[in-house]
Amino acid sequence: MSGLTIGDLSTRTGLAVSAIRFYETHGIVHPVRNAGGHRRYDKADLRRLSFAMIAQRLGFSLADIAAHMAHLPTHKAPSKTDWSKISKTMRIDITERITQLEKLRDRLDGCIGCGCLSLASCALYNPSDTLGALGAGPRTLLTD
Amino acid sequence: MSGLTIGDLSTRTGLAVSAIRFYETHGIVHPVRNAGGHRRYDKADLRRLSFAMIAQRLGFSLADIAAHMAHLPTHKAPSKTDWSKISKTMRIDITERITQLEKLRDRLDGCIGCGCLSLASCALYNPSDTLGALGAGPRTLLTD
DNA sequence: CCTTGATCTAAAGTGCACTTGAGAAATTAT
DNA sequence: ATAATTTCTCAAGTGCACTTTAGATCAAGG
Repeated sequence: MSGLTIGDLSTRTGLAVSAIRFYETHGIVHPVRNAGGHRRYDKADLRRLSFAMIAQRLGFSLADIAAHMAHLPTHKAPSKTDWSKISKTMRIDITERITQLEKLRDRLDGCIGCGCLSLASCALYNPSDTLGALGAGPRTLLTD
Repeated sequence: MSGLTIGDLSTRTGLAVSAIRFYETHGIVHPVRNAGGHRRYDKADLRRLSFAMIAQRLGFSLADIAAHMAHLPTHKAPSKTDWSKISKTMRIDITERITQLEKLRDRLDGCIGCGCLSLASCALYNPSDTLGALGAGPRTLLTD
């Protein structure tokens, strides 16, 4: 009657019980304890976990997600406004990721596809535009 | 005179020496040994490593990459045709990834953005279209 | 020739995101 | 009341992609 069990969350989110406990250590959920020391969750925690799962699929690390969710109230249900604030800031990151992926794909077509991969003039090695968000990448590749 | 050293590859690709050795254990490069037991690389290995780095940025695991590169000749420089065959098959995967990301982003807008995140009717929990490629995801999220 | 720097191997360590295992206590079902 | 199930904690293990460490050997410049 007073809150959901970790098993309830598990069946309703599809997450393993161990994963939910793990997420707690990262500040994604903040259950309270009942008399026997068992975790009791709020319905809002279903949203928190679902949001975390989706954000992970979008390529965010748990640390990223926890940082974003730190802006939500800890022990009361976040409002629609709370959620939409977060999703708006994340949307920017997502769009950036998509853009980078598209750029890399197009370059793969034009550059690897044609076999020029190692030429200094190759767009893939042009250091002028930062691909830093997706990794370090080749810095200098002299003539082959 | 007979081939590039691992240090040469490191400075020209930006990869750590240890990473290049690690990639060798995964079949990305196949250096030969000189009289003293040191690795000697071919120019074509620059392309192999560069390709691997780019593919990683595109979200491929080393195992994926090694599998794709298994179709290249091991001890002679791959032809343009060899490379373009690989990039064509990878392009399909990349486009799929981008499509999934876009779908998720759009749903984030329409679904998390509006706060409905936990409704059974939410498009994010619609199991009809497989998001399996990007992870397991929530299976059932009953009414909240 | 000799020193300095690069490379060698093998094993252990790192960070992320979890899972597994063990033994005990709480909860639920019969 | 008893059995079955769930949950608890804490430590250790897993897989990926590497890095670090240690001690030894190789190669190159003065």
